[in-house]
Amino acid sequence: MRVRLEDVARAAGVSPKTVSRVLNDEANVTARTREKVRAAIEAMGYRPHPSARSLASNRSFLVATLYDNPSSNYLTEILGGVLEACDQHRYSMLVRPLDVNAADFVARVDAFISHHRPEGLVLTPPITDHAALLARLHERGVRYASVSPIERAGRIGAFMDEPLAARQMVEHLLALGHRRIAHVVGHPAHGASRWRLDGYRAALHAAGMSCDPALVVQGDFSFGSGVTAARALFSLPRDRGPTAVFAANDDMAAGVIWTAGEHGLAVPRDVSVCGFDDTPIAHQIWPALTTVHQPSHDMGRIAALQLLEVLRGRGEGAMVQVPFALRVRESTAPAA
Amino acid sequence: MRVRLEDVARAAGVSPKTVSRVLNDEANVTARTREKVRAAIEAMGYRPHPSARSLASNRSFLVATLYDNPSSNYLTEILGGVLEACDQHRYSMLVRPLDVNAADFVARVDAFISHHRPEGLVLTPPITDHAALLARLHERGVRYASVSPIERAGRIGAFMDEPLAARQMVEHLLALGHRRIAHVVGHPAHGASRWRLDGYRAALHAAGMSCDPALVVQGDFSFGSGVTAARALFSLPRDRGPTAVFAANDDMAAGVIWTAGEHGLAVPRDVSVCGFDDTPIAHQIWPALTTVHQPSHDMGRIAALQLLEVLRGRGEGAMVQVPFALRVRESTAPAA
DNA sequence: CAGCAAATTGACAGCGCTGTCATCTGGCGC
DNA sequence: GCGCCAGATGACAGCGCTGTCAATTTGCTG
Repeated sequence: MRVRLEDVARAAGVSPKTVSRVLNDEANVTARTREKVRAAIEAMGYRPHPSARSLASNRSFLVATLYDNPSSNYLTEILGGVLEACDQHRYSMLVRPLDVNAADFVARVDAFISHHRPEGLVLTPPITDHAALLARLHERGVRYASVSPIERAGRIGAFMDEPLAARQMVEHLLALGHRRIAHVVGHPAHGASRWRLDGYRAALHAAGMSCDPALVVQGDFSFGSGVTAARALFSLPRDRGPTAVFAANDDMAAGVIWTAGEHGLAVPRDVSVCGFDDTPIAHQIWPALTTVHQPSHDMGRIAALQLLEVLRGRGEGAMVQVPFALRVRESTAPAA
Repeated sequence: MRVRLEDVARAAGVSPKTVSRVLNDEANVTARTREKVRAAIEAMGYRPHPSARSLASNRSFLVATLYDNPSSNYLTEILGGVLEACDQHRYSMLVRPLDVNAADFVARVDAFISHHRPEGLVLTPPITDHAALLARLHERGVRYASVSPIERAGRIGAFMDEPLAARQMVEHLLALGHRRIAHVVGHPAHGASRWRLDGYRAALHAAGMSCDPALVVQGDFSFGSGVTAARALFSLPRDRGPTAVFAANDDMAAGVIWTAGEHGLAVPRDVSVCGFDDTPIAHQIWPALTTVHQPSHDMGRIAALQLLEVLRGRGEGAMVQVPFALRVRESTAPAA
């Protein structure tokens, strides 16, 4: 049988409850006692039993990350960040893929929570803005943090100034002399789509330019939608078509580059293309993609830390802004 | 307070222990009693408390998936499969990213196990073949299943006939009339690298051809290593260089295609390129990549099911072979 | 140095379930 | 019709920890 808290207590010459206090960083333990207990724990290689802790304290020490996101790179980054935060506070992390469009979406999350009883959730787009789910979570009193939610008021988590990033991306194209700049919009359900479109418009507007509706094409963040959008753009009459395309994410940008080849256009000589997110595909295509680097790992980590702050009763949590960075690579060049 | 087992027992007019038996599918309960209890559970929406179960039965109902794999697509697929299997048997899944090259690799896994106490592990390449870790797991009596391990003897999990898949891929190139076929080898630590090289050699050998050492270049599964390898290949004298390149995975194949552009070679007109794995990048590049589809989700699921069979005392588990499929797309064409 | 409040420590019960073992029940042979 | 056995059910303790509250010690103040 492995070493229990009681064994440590005996070895340290204190009561089990005192060992428990040391373990949980509770107040009202003298430094001397604390040290004595720490030494005993160390010497005996003691590890608290998570289930016993959980049962006695009525806490699960579990955080669950909910997602319905086709981008596994983004996801892996976020999960890694959340995991890092959980490890730091000795919480475990559960993951839960979901179909946000399923009729029983809320019921499924409900069942998941009832079964696993996580203390809190980390929500990722587009789950961050599912009104019915949020209502249900409030109803059940389940705490959560959000990564890049559309509505930030009264929420905790992490976000980036996406409109500004998109605007700077477009300003980069403007500085290269491009005047007919197209935008491939992302999936309507994601707040990011709106922000990036707003940033695109803001940049054009600030440059005193109007926004040609023919150059704004709807996509859905997938490679295929980038292809479809680009086919429409590259079929425009030469003098009305784009000299640069700003796609709302890297996958669509890759689709645009793919389609440029299909239409005999060289990137960046004939057309500049840029994306958003800096996923691995950005430097796995040719030419390497100019894009916006989004610190996904950090966003996951920071969102989880806000949640943990609340769960551990250490504070209120906050909606933390994280910095972005433009990554200028080979897919953008001066306008011909 | 939520409904407990005791409440269900009272409602069903049986003892708590009997409800427990029904819950755990134990023998020696009459069909009538079982039904009565099931009805009560259903009516009251009862959910067993995982921690209490775990504490009393000295089982954690936890499976952990260990990985150190740069490919997030592969990983996401595997994790999804393992999760599906765990859900099916009401187990929870933990994930653990690791650095297999870290000096304290085994110690870290050790600590992880001590802390979380999973009942079993699902190992993914290259962790599947870390001798020191496997030794430690046997020593501690920790059960595990493996996805695509190098050494299959006495192991449980899932695998694919990789040499055969690689061979068929090369036979596809031979059928297109290619004679100077290069191979970019994968990371030396992964068994897949060896199998794919073996399949490559077997195909050439079966066609009565010798294997030109200058056409076999070492890579490490990364996009960049594909670029480096391709630069070496495309710098060979025209009559000794390859007309087709078989890269051991899709990322390297993408790197090869990237480099072809750099060298003014059109794919597939001047050179055919194919990969392995059928990751999303395969149809996110231009031209779309001919590759081998690997059912990663199923492999994760099946490996986990073998493990669960053992953990639940329902059997011995097995090393299950899963089928592959050639996906012929646009990156391969008849030799000029 | 007595007297008191605050800080520290400990005793004890119980979290919700399952393992063990005792008890009960029904069906069968003679 | 009785005894017996296997199968079905239940009583009870306890898994390893923490919450509550009581007991004890410490540190001050006048």
